[in-house]
Amino acid sequence: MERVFSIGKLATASGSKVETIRYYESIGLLPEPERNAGNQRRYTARHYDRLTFILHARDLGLSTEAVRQLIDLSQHPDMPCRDADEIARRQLDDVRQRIARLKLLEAELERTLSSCSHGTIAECKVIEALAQCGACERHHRPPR
Amino acid sequence: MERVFSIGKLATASGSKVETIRYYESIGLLPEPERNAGNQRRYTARHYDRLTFILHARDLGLSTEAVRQLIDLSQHPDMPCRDADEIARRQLDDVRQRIARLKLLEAELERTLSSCSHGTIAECKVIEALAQCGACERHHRPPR
DNA sequence: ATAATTCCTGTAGTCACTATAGGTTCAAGC
DNA sequence: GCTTGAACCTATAGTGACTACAGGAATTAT
Repeated sequence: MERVFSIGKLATASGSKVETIRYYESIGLLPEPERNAGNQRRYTARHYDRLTFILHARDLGLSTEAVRQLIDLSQHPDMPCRDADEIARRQLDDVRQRIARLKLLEAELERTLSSCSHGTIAECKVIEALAQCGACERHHRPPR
Repeated sequence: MERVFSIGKLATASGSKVETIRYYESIGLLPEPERNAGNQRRYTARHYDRLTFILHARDLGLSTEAVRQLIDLSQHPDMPCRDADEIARRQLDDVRQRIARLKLLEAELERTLSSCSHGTIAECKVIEALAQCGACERHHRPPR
């Protein structure tokens, strides 16, 4: 007598949304659940576990593709875990790069804002700063 | 006689792509340029300036909508610059939140990886960590 | 029994591009 | 002047990861 529950309950229990759950099913991340007599989805604890796995991985910034790989891996329990490790490691590199980049942006925005003269738009440093180059990394040159 | 140049030159000069330039025109961020006899776009320095403005703002993480607002603002030079300032300030808040969030993820991924036993998938801490809660902020409860 | 809520499918919309197809125009070399 | 290849044109579809809607059917609450 396994406890089953509706898609709405699964959504609130997991902190996600009904539409998101159906979406994960549609792209094959969540297995299709049983249906009741009225064609409504009935989920079990296994679905809940799989869903929280997906949600946690997504929260950590993994793509659905990476999640799919991890799920595939986890279904071959006797493989070496190097592959799963590798996925997490790549993700960590990525997160660190995003942090570094955002810190540059933060500094640039701070600089931009601190120089705001609170005059009119014509002398607004925010717009000026964006029109010029500042600490920009984009490799471009004015067309002379 | 104003120097004019093709979409390809504008792309390389600005460090963007031909398709992106046409896209910005299509959503009304870049004004429609003149065309030559053969219907090809001919750009001037003013287009280059506008484009770098857009690209810098996008690099800083502003949405195209925010860029649109800034452009609108810059066309009313006698308005107070408070509005432009406000847009940049909101963006700074946002950047700081993203940094804070990513740092949590970084710590979580580090924790996850440092405990990897390099055994088989069955005992892989990466997958285990994602299946459980850890430092997760998602407010959910298992369905008992 | 009726009303309100939840569920169903299918489709379209979002954001900010990117890619493709099928054609036209331009620029360089001969 | 001609040919060839690169660059350009429009229009449409695809991406990722959902979100929103329309129009119904089922369930739950009163």
